[in-house]
Amino acid sequence: METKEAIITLLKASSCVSESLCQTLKPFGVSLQQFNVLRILRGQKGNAANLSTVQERMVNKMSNTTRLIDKLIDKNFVKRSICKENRRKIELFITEKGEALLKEIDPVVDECQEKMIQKLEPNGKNNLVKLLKQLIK
Amino acid sequence: METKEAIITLLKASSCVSESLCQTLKPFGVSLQQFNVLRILRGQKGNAANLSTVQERMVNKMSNTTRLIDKLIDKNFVKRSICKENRRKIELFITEKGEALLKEIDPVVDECQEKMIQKLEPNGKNNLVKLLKQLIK
DNA sequence: TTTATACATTTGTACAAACAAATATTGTAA
DNA sequence: TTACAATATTTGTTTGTACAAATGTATAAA
Repeated sequence: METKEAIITLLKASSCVSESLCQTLKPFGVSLQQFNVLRILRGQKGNAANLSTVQERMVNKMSNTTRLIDKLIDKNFVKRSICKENRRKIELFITEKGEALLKEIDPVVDECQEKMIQKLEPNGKNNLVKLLKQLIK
Repeated sequence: METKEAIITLLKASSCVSESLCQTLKPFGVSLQQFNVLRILRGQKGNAANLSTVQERMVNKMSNTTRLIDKLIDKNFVKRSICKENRRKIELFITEKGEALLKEIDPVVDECQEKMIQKLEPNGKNNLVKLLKQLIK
């Protein structure tokens, strides 16, 4: 009985958090997944990322990241080109417009996240992360 | 930086858990959401639940629970009738076939959940639940 | 060189979710 | 009694996701 409760509580907490993030992102016209992909690309600091790399780092490894990125390309937040060394691969970059969007979004999302995390007891954040990482392994 | 990590880790852990549950449920032909609705209805112990009650108790309060329940009715796991006292409301019941399905699924899901929770350090489950509940409020 | 195999991404299709608007019923106030 | 707001559920439409199969490219063996 307790185990079931633990699992349900985890799913609820996560749903609650992502709901809140989605609402925060809505005015900017990007989904949470798209936002995360943009952050992954920014993290490359100018180096290309190919699709499989992005997929590995995504929160939920979805099957067709292609179409997710298509959306970002339509909005000119991401650029795609074919890798010269290995033409099966594609190279993904965040554009200046994408960087600018992130700069705009960052403070708003940060605030939203801080508000949520502040509900935790002192040192709760570290404990929570420690426990959650045990689950992921 | 740490706050971001905490949020991402929560989303990842949850995605990992629900992925695992979905795979476990797949052979039985019900989604995780459908499974949870069935368990909510079973919890009523013969009393009717109306749609808004079910919605409140669901993990992620989705807008159209109607269609989710339509699927369960198609499969004869749920029965729906109109409430006599207030004809705006509907009354939902789990059928015997639905109960039978849950009996079949329960041990498999329990095992899956135990396996995941066992990855936690001693007393980790209680701490985790305590922290997650702080987030939900 | 041909064939087979693995790799990286894309596409087709069916199914599910999000959001807003519509419908139906009830309660209430003029 | 009529009109209006509140409640409970349903429907339409658009967008997102899952899964399998298809495409195009590279690598290696015969």
